[in-house]
Amino acid sequence: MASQDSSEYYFDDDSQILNALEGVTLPGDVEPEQIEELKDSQESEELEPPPPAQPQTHLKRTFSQSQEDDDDEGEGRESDVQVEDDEAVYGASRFGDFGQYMRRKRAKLQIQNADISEGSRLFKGLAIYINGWTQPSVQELRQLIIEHGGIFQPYLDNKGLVTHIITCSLTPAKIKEFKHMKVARPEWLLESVKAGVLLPWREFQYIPEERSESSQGGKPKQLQSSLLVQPSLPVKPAQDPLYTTDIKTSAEAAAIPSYASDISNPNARKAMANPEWRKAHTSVSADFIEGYYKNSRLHHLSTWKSELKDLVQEAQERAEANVQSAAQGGHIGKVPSEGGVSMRGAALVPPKSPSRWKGKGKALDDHDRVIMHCDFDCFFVSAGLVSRPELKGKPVVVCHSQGGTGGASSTSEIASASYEARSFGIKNGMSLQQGRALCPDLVTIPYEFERYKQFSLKFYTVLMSHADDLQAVSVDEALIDVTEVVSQLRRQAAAEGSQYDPAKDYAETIRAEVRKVTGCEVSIGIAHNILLARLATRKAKPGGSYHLLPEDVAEYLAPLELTNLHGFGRHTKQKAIEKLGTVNLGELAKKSKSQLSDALGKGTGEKLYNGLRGIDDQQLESDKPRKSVSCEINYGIRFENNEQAEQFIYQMAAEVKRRLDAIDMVGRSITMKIMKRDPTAPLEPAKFLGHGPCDLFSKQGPLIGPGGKATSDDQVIAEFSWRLLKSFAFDPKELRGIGIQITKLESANAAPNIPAGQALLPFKRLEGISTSKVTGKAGPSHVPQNSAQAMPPPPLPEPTKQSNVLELPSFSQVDMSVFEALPPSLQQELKDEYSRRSETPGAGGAGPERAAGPSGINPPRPASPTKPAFNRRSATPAGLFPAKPATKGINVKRITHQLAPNSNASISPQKSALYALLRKKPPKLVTSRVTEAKLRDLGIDPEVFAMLPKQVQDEQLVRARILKEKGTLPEAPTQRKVLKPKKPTLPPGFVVYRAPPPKARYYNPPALRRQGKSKKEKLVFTEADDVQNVLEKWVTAYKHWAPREKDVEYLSKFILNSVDGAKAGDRGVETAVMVMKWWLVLLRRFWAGSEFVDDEEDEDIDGSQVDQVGKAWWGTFRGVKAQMDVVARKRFGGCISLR
DNA sequence: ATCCTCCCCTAC
DNA sequence: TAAGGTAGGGGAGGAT
Ligand SMILES: Nc1ccn([C@H]2C[C@H](O)[C@@H](COP(=O)(O)OP(=O)(O)OP(=O)(O)O)O2)c(=O)n1
Ligand SMILES: [Mg+2]
Repeated sequence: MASQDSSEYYFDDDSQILNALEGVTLPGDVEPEQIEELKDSQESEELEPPPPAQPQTHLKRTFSQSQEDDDDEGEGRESDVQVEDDEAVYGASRFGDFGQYMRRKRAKLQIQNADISEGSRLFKGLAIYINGWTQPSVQELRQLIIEHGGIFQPYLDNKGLVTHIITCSLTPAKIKEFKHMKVARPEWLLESVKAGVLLPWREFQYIPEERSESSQGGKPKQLQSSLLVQPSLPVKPAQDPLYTTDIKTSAEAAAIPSYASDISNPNARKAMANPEWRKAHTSVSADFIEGYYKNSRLHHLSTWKSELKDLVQEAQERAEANVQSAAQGGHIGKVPSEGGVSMRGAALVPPKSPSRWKGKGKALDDHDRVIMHCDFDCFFVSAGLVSRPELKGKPVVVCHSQGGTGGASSTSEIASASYEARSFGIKNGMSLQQGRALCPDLVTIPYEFERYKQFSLKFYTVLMSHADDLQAVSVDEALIDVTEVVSQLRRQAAAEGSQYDPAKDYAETIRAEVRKVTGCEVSIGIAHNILLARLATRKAKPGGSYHLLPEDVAEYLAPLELTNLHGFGRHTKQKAIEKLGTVNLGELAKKSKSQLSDALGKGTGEKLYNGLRGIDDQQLESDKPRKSVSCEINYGIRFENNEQAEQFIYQMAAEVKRRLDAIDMVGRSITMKIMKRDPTAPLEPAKFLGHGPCDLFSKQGPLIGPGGKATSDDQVIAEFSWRLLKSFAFDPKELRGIGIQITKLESANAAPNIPAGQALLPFKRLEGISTSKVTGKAGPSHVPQNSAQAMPPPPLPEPTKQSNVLELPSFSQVDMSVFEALPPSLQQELKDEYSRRSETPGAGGAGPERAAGPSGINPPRPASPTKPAFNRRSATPAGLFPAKPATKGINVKRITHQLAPNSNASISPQKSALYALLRKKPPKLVTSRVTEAKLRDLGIDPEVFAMLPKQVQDEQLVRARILKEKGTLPEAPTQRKVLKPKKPTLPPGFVVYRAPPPKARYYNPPALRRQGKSKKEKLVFTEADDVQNVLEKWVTAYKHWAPREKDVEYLSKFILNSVDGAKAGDRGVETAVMVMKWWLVLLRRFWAGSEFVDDEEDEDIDGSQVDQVGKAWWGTFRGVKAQMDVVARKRFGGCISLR
């Protein structure tokens, strides 16, 4: 877990690393020997309170603390807490005597803090970050700042929150990084205090002596505009926190002498000076993207996560479908034959019972849940050391730069650092040069992506064999629900009088298994909810397991800080410091829920409020539908002309297409993200071929494929992308990063589903779209029409009008900016269409400023804060083509997802694609392009199939295909019963798994009707009615099978959201009750006999399949009801009766 | 009062 | 040489 994001891109290590560096440098040399095993120290230390003096001699402690406290430390200013944190931080990087030094300092500070209380307001409004070693120490300066009403910023994570930086020296990288910030010497503060007034900081401005290199920081400001918006404005650097401390604009930054330019990387400059080199190593290279992605660790991490989620989902679906493909316990059914880093081709075989509740249905924050957070210790390093045992015990890091002791000035990033390396203060994400500075003897080993993939699959396979449910977190991390197994073990342990913790034993069993198959250590945190399990892992690492019990939560959490909670990073921490005065969890726990909400937002505030109390209702997720697909490269982007940029865009578009096709999706919205070099930044930033400080722009527009449909066509994507990029009119030489994101995704198969009533634009033909493109795919050799480098669009339509049959908006309502963003082919189609209808548009009318803008003349800034003239909405596809086929996102998979949007029960019109289908009794298009013949071939009755909800149809197809494919089609699908895993596949010595024991059975027998409130709004009722419709189809469709867990999960969420007062009103409750009643009725209709059957005793053999299925359904029902009651109890104080 | 869009933020 | 990718949660504020 660890991993903090190091800062946004190269800022993170700041305080920590710099401090560590300072410490090393000043105090003396590092003493590697002192690194011990860090393990033991962990437990007790973390919890140690603030008491000042703790001997910090042991590196271990240092280590663990550093790990935990990590970058943040000096949080709030609570004297005690703060001091302690600082110490911890410093101690982290410490070596020998330095620790002593810090210890003393800490004691001293504590005393000082004690009498600080309220000081002057001299520094009020200032948020100061102290960089590196300073003459008055950091602690002393911090003290001074706080005493005088200023805010001490321990980290530079959120530069937007820092007004000034104080330093005595800066590395080249820092100089560059801070170039836009106000950097002053400590004297500024000291003198101001002396003077009793805040003196002008510029008089104490820090002037760098020299420079060298190192990482840089840069980050862009986000400037964004939607297509609709007029581009005329300059980009105002919105607030890009990171880069500009308090400087909001480049201009402002430029005003500062020393910031006028950033630090540059001489090596990069030299390389870039060579045309041949450029051609071969930057974005202009034909195979740049391929080579880049092949070596990008972050790309691999993202890709693997996505693939793992798919594998897990697939495996679970298979389990649910009862198709136990020759699987014995969980294992990788297939491993990609050819090596490769992709997980594709592999398959995880779930061992558990298909009917398993997977724990998902457990009551919220139910203390009965047993969640384990499993995470490899320094994964990349551990994997690499398996074949390099001689390096174990040494400070090792994984990074691209491999030259023995070289890399003194390497900007290569350290992906993972061994625990020995961490004891030197080295962290994941740090540059090798920084690491080398901290530890000259650092050993570097190369990436071995394929090995990581293999280990990960083995790891997941082991987990799958033990988990009731599993959520893939990353290549080396996963969350598993082992509630059922552990419950069994507990019963067994209780019977045997064992005093061991079954959960921990089980975790150790899992650890041993992973160790056996990978040779690597996995640490496991155990708790009754996800939040706590993650926290427990901190203490479990390295190489251990830890069960955080409910009774120990308060004590465990109190000494930790905000960023230790998953989901709360540096920016949130900064807000906490400013608005709450502390980031210490113990202190934050004293704040009211409203205080937290006011400071961090309602949702975040409540999440924190509960989290501070160890409460977390988050359920494991393993089947969420994808919402976006993107491709972005912000490294090595160096163009010389528009042709190269366009060529690149086309290659990226092809990549996007591959990704969309891989998941069989198409989209109807596209967003371009552009990073443009900050005018004041050097051409070549500190980081080799990095993007350096940039201004960030984004522009979104509709993605319209042939026929006006959603698409994945690379030509179309490229055309829209290029158009979008051109609209910015940026000098191609200034581009440093490009991203293409596709949203409003739909299943490619479902695409054809066009609600009957909806009319499509009578585009003449689709191919028109790609027409302009000359080249096939790789490169657009040509620009469509206006190839003018600069920018924009071309023609304005001038139609004529006419009545329209379709739902085309009157031309005058067409947003010209949108129009211009369309590919020429589409523009023509539209024009023709309007022309056909002879509607005369209000010409320029609609777009006030629009008309002029286009010529692309003005390069400066197109994107800027929007323009009033056009509202974004109009820009959207909907605005332009209101009648667009409402192919709503029918993400085929989840029923409930559709039903349970964010908020309440009501379904918004836009999300009602599913409704549209359902309402129209007979769904127009039977599913995706599945022909009737195909259906029959799969043993499905087309007629019946057509009546099913889309999701159900898909499910049926999946099952049918699997059955057919596996041949395991014992009997007709209808005969499948809920299978139990062969026998429980528990580890030896463990008890077999049984069907999920029914939770309490609160409800009474039948008798529908009656309940709290009565429906109030007809509308709501109607909606609920639709939900009921779906429900009936669902139950009916699965009457021979146990319900799919995913569906259950969605339904469950729908119900819970409806009941949750925060999200839904009373009508939500009403809806929930109605749906549950209906479900009850349906279950009784099919399985009245098994409603009260107790599932306690295991039945290895399915006595009667029907019974098994019925039991599964009833168990599911009870599970959802239980969850519903938990929420209801919280909100109303009691359960909800369905009678 | 919602919903929806456009971001920021976080994580690995 | 180095390979700073990506997806989803949630908040602010406008549209409905
Ligand atoms: N900034 C980062 C963070 C992580 N990773 C990669 C390398 C890590 O090995 C892997 C897993 O990340 P973790 O956060 O789990 O870190 P480790 O596994 O290295 O260490 P640990 O989990 O023991 O803290 O992801 C990376 O490339 N860059
Ligand atoms: Mg790890």
